[in-house]
Amino acid sequence: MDAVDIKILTILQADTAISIAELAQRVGLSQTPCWKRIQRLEAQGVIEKRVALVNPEKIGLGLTVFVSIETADHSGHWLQRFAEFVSAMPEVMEFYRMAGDVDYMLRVVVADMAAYDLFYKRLIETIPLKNVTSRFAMQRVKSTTAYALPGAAPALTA
Amino acid sequence: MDAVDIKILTILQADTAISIAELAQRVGLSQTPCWKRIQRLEAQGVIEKRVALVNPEKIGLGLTVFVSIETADHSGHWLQRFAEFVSAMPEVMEFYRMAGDVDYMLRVVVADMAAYDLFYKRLIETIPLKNVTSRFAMQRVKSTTAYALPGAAPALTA
DNA sequence: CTTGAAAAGAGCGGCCA
DNA sequence: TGGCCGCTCTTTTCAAG
Repeated sequence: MDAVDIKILTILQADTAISIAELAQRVGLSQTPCWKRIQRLEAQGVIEKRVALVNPEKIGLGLTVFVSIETADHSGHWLQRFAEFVSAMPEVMEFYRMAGDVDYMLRVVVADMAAYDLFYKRLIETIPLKNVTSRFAMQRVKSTTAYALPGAAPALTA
Repeated sequence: MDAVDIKILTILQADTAISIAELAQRVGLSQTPCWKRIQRLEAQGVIEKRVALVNPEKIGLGLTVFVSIETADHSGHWLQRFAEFVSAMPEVMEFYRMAGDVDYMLRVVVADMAAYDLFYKRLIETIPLKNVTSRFAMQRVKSTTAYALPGAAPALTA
């Protein structure tokens, strides 16, 4: 992972529709070595996959909710089942086990309040939880999948 | 946006490395109309872009933090500047203006505690804030960019 | 929408420095 | 390693049913 790899990742995190020819030119390499680097980054698992990013509003998903969960005391086995159940819910975009007062944090995306109410009921009915706090987003100011790469000028999109 | 478009989006949200030929076959269409639908979805902005998803651990980013911010009372102009400043920080993956007790929520990804400390100092030194709460993730259980599409069987990846 | 086909371009691999 | 030059396969566009 040298500086060239970081350049490649920076560009590919912003756009994969670009051709290898143009990518190679931008990082100052010819096509073949550039292509080989991409293959290597994929083989190493640095690049996990290539996906299309969909605009949630355009498909009717207008409500983002951050959910903090405190679990009641339970066995490791029980928590395992909880993790599987929550992971399987398609409204759950992100799901983290936390340190501190909150045990789990979710980011949930649904159509509207009514849809969130249904989600919430499914969540609490299936599993007994000590405390669930829902915080509702009014406005998405920033949302990115591109990580901050060391020493990379942020967002050389143009 | 009919059922076929939803199928296309479901597949493309999971993987864009697939060829049009295979995609067309999977949705039960021939190449030409399938390709036209994709073009239309991109023109409409339903598909925003195609990107590479990078594994954060593989590039040394091991710490995810959820940050809740309460701002002191300030003018709209001041909040505008705040939003721009925070959006420009590359460690900030997501940034929402919230309803209720918390004014803003961030999801921040950094290398480690030391890096978060630096981020935190930059955040609070530049702008006076009433309250900032950091919650640290121990484990990423689920993380996806694929939204729940209406009536789509979740994750027909295979 | 389908099939079929053709031109343009990209991915991919060998071989040499 | 990187660079050049092919071969092959897609993507993309066009007709006509």
